[in-house]
Amino acid sequence: MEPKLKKIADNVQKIMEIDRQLLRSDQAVDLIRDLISTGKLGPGDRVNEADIANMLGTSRGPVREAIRKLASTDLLVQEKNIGSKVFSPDKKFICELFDVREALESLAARLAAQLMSKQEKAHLIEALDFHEGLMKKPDFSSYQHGGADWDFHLLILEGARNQLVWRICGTELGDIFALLRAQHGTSRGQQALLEHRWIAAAVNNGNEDLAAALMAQHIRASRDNLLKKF
Amino acid sequence: MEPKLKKIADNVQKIMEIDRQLLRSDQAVDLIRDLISTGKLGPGDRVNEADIANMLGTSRGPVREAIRKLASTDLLVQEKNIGSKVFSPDKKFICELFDVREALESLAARLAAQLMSKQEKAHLIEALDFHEGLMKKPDFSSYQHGGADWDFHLLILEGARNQLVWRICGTELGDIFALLRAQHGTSRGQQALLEHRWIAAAVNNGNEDLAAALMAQHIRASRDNLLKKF
DNA sequence: AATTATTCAATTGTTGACAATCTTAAAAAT
DNA sequence: ATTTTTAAGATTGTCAACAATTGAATAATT
Repeated sequence: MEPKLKKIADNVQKIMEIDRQLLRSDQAVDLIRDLISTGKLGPGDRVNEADIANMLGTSRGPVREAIRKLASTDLLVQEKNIGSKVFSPDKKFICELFDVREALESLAARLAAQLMSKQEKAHLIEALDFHEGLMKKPDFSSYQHGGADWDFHLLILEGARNQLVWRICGTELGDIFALLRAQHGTSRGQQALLEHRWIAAAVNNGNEDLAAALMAQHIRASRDNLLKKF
Repeated sequence: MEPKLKKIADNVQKIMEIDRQLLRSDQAVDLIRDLISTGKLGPGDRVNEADIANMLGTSRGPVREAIRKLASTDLLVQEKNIGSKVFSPDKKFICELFDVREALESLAARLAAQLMSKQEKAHLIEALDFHEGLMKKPDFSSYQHGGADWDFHLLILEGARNQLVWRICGTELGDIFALLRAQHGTSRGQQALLEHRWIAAAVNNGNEDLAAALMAQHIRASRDNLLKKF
């Protein structure tokens, strides 16, 4: 047995802040998401209902609802009468994931180039400057770096003003991407930042075709980089 | 009040076949999906937990899990302490939906052109012939027509061999599309069939660029047609 | 008459217990 | 020693009851 969760269970409060206003089931969703995105739970790890319930001080009912929700987007995999595990992405799935990201995020970049406000565009540049500043520090971690990288993509998705793209790309695929990032550090450092700057420039100029093309290329490069580790 | 569900509740068995092998929560998912795709539940209609539970002869626990799952893809909308309703797509959402479908299904058409087997390609043509046959019958309903139309898109999605595109487009967006179809009959009859034939030809020839472009155009036309009704 | 309290019914949120199923490990048989 | 059987142990699936919240109808107040 592998009671990974039980070891964590004791000091939950120290692990993350939980919004007690939320429904128990939403608290459970947040907790499981956090456990995965911080690498405390990895691909194939069992997610025990009772353990999660104990961590939150609730019963299993809400936890089951949470697991059901996360399984509906394949972050967890549920088997009847057996339980649920964290999804294990293989090479093929990663190719599929990046194909979808390429299609949807280049759409998002195109929309962002059309729709982003002056303020948002300025904020985009600020975020890149901040990211660059982070990288110059001696103690910048791969984890932070991956976070800053993803933040850029979220800003583009936000600027696209498309709720559906946001949910699919930002939330659903984002969860799986967080899982990948927690396991393998999936950023290409300086080069990724450079490509982000090109994309931001195209978005700022309202050059939608270029923005879309650059985003597609960026995501393909990102995929190739990740596939090397498989 | 609007006890739409309670009237249905009595004769559930006659409404649809339910697979009793499945988990109760999956049975509930199937039931709710069916109620929506057949138009028995429409946008804004309340989905009462106890009613669904009564229809299936179960308790509310599994029903809550089902609602949670369907709400995670926005087919249902959940409000804390108030309940859940069927999602009400507005004009803006429909634009978003079709933008996403255009991006993902043209990707699917491209992949299908590369990957579909001879058998699958033949089956594609058969499906179109069958569809054409249906249309010539005097009693072909708009409902059947919409089903046959969607079947073609599913065949393409299947041929793309991309599990993620399948889940997002075929399942998630498919659910919402089924809701739209049940409310407004969303097919353009003869013209849609013709465009399907063009796409199928491109796929059969392995002409991926053309297949993708034709699919994108087809979906844009489909969107414009639907938007007229809003 | 209009507005505010107050009660009551309906619905959701949560729980703890029980039943069904699977897993593991010990015991029995070959 | 290897396999099979059996029996506990742990985990999931389901339920029925209770608590909390909301919505609506009634009563009370101005």
